[in-house]
Amino acid sequence: MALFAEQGIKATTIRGIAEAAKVSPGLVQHHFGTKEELRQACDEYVLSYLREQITVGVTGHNLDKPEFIENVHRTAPPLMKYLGRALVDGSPAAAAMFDELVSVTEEHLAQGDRSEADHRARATVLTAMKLGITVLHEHVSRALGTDLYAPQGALRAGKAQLDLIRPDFLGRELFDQARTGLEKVEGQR
Amino acid sequence: MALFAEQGIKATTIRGIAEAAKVSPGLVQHHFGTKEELRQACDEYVLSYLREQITVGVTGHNLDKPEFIENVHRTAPPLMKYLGRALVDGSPAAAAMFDELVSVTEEHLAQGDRSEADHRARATVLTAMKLGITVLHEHVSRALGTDLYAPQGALRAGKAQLDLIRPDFLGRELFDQARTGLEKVEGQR
DNA sequence: TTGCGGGCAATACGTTTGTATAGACTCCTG
DNA sequence: CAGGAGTCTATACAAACGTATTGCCCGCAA
Repeated sequence: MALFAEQGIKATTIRGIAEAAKVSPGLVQHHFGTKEELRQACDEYVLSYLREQITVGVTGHNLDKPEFIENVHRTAPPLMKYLGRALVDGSPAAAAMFDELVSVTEEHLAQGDRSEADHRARATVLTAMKLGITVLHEHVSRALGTDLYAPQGALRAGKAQLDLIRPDFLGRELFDQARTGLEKVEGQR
Repeated sequence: MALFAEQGIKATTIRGIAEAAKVSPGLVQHHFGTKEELRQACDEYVLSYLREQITVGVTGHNLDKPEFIENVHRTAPPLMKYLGRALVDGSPAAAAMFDELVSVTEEHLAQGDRSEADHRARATVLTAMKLGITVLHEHVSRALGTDLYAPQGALRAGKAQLDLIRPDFLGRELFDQARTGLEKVEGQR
């Protein structure tokens, strides 16, 4: 997953994966069959995990719980990097996840604003912007001077996002929840 | 450029480029030397062009001129797609352009808001969000149901961005300029 | 003890890749 | 008209790649 995320799928070799895992190239093949099947296995693992975290966080109203945030910050980064690469490298599974996120966001927007605004476009752009930060995490980290996925970097980037985006579109509750969650994390340091 | 943008650098072959250009692989090598030098040539071409357009558009206050917008919409898309890929594929030149955009944005933000807000983080996130839409243009187009770089798609995405981002951060003048520019284009159809 | 299935490595094979080399053709110049 | 520089193709080659094949080793059930 790490190699796929950092180098892209085409640039990552079975031999490189085997070396990183300290096994023989044959073993990788023995367990996953082909390179394509290995990629699908990674897709499935990453996307099912992220789906679960999203469900727990958003649907379960845990966005302001420090232990949830801590847990996410510890486990999600490699998976987010993988998702970012998968979106650019043309993974069908990642594309499906993008579409899901857009749909969820669209419903959320339509719920909070019953006007005839272009909720589809807003949801799409909002999703792309949010994921764009993930896809460009390397550049964001460099410009920030801190790893985006280190506590400091995530905090600064998170607050900046809340500053930049009109609160209405996150929904007041979600917005306040995210804000107080960030502040709690900040208070711990 | 198109092949690099669509497939990434590693997945694009000299032979594929030659075929698309209807020449022999040897000729590509004759003109550009190695694949790496060809990539650098693409980088240089794309970035110098985009730099020029940014200068003309922002510094020259042409953002609301329909002929400027039309011209950009006709020429920029392939270059934007290339830039998006280059950012993900680790091009040093693209990384430098990202940093420039962050710096320009940061100065812009600091000029309009003299408080002690984290302008660096805001500029970084704003830049990443804007470029993120470019990087994820394929998914944005699919979710929109229209090519992001077709007139309709660009219009919807542009308006959605203006809706989503707090106007203060674009600067009132820039914001109004962009909005009236979009409306003029809309009125033409 | 025997047999056997799964985890694992070593080797081999055909393909693709970047690149080097050599030659053909065109066009301009002296 | 001779010739040389530049454009372009064809061929060749070594390296890297994905993958197939083979066999070793260990644990476990009969």
